Amino acid sequence: MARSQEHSARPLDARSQAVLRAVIEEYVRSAEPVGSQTLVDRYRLGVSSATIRNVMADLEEAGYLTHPHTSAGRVPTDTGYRMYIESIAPRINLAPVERLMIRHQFGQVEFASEQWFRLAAATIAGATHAAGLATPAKPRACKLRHVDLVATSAHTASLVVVLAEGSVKQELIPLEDGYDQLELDDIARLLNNDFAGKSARQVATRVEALSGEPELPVLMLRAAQRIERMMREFDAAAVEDVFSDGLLNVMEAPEFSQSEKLRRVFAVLQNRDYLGSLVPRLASAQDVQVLIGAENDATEMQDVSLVLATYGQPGRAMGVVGVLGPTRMSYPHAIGTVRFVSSLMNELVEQLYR
Amino acid sequence: MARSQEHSARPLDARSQAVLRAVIEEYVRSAEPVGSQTLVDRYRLGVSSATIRNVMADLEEAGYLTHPHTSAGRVPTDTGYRMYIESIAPRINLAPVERLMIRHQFGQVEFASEQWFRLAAATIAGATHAAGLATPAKPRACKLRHVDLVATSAHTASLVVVLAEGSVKQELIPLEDGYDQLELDDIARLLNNDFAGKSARQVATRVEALSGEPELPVLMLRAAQRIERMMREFDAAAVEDVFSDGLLNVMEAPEFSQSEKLRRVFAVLQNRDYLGSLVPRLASAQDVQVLIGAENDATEMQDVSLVLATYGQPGRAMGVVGVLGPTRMSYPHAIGTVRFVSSLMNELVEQLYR
DNA sequence: CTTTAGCACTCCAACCATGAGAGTGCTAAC
DNA sequence: GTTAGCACTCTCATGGTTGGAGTGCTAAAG
Repeated sequence: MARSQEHSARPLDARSQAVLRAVIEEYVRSAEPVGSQTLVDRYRLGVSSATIRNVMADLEEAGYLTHPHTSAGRVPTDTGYRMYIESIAPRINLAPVERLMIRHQFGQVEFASEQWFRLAAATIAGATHAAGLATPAKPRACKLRHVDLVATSAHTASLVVVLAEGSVKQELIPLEDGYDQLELDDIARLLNNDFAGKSARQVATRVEALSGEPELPVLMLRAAQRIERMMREFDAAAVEDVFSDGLLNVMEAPEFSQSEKLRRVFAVLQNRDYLGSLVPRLASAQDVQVLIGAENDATEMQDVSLVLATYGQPGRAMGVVGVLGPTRMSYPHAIGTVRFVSSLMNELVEQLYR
Repeated sequence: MARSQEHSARPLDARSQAVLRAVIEEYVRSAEPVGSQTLVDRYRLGVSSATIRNVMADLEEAGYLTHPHTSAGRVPTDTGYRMYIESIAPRINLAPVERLMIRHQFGQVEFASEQWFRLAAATIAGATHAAGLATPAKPRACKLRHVDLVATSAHTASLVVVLAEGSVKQELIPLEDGYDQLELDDIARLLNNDFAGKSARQVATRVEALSGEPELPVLMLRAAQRIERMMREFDAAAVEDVFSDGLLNVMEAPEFSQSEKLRRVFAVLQNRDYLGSLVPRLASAQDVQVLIGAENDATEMQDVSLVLATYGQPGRAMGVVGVLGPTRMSYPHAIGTVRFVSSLMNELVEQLYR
């Protein structure tokens, strides 16, 4: 939750806090600037609208609220949202009903580990009515577990590489002159003996050594080089994939009805690098992180917020789950959901490494 | 290209055809209703605007054009587009420069067969400035090629299933009491001996037989059941995945500036079943198929057109590539691109089965 | 019989003025 | 410190007006 904060050094008195909170909650509900009278009508603040106006003027002075124009109600600023979130974050816990529903969804696909992160994104999208994001848990540095060479036709074979953390990669490899499956098995056995348990770097040095030997079957060297490249690419990829679900939910928000803003947001999501680049930044964080509007350094993201958390085991394999929604989103709910889903994902990963 | 047609039994005379064509090309360019004067100015039709007006009135009568309102220019109807497409389709061929560029892109990832269809979608999106669609080539009925059991931790193993057509599936499987890798290898060997080359159905009957035998290791039966389920699910899935790229291109079209229509289109794409359901419909077609606006039975798709073609080998493995764009799209270009990309994909698949 | 010039007509889109309503900030009283 | 009251500001919806684009028709020309 911690994120350095230039503005709000001075804490607010209880009433200002209550008003800020009421403004935000009302604005999240209605998507329209909030006037003093509305607050008096709907929230038990115990003072008149004139007093509220004074308080709101102070909050605006302090940078927590703004005016779209003189005779309109107040709208929270990014700083306002942050203050609000920090004041409530520790107390957030998802309602038991929701926990149950989410846990139930996770019960379904216990074993297809490749699907976990998709499920996480879908669940989050469903629970928060915003877009759910998730990346698979990417191992820090992969180790080779097992290699397989399977003939798929007379002139091609499938090279299957199983990495220690459960990922599987596969490529086609052309066969020059009719190898049969038995020969392929031999080569696979040799490769396994030589490479199993090795990291990308270790494989690379080993391949170097091999390429000197003249007696080696061509195919063996070719396959070894492929394996080396696959592992190197796997390690190099910042994040293998960012899966998102429920983008439609975001499109439905009234602030995106003029498609210009929406388009910008999509542009960022389409280009997966941006979200990938967040993972290292999050790695050190303990709890859920919230990035509000302009706090995201990408200008395209100024109108949306991210609620993110890591999962997995530090130093072994880490992934990210989160919510992308309009800045005007229900943060308590989003934070609660993300926190809970990340804890579920933790359990799953732990089960994998136990 | 063939698609039954209620309206246009009677062929148009040359001049009407030329006018229809000019209206469509101008409308595709400008996105605005086309007036008679504009046509005279920009297209060498050799007659005055009054004559054009008469011709357009006839075309409207015949159902190929409409009016947004009395004093506006003409806009093509879906029927108009179809007439146009059918008159030009046979002559469409992609410019050599474009062929070269596309072929170049395909040269890059020759071997990662899992990525082919993504590349196809990306290429189509780039070439047409619309959204590219592609599904992987899905075998009609899969056969088991090879099974692998790899321990990933003390209590879990990774079950890797390689199918005959090059797909790889992977699942986690819990290990009750400390199997070591050698025992896993034994079980995998047994499974391979028993199941290799078998279809989902054959595997199922074999599993049934096995479940009677009392001496069998628990893990072996468990794995066998999993394999059976994975293969059954693979066969049952109408289409494994529909990958789309370049949705942003579609968002940029002016007709989608009010986000309502756009949202509807997205809703369909998000829900992959719709596109999947098109595959069987296409299977019988020889050439590129064009589905224009309301010809799509989904009401959400009324404002967009699909240009689709199959690739692969009938009876073995078929997939679909295509374009999704506004009804007002450049059909010659789209058809040319899709036709060419599908032929490239054919080459790739053939290479795989050769 | 076909083409074209001319013209009246239609309808949209943009512009402006107007007024109601929402909400503020300020002042003075409590 | 709080509140009632009030003047003030700004937006938004409404309605009337105008200019222009483009049509359909008619009558003349080819």
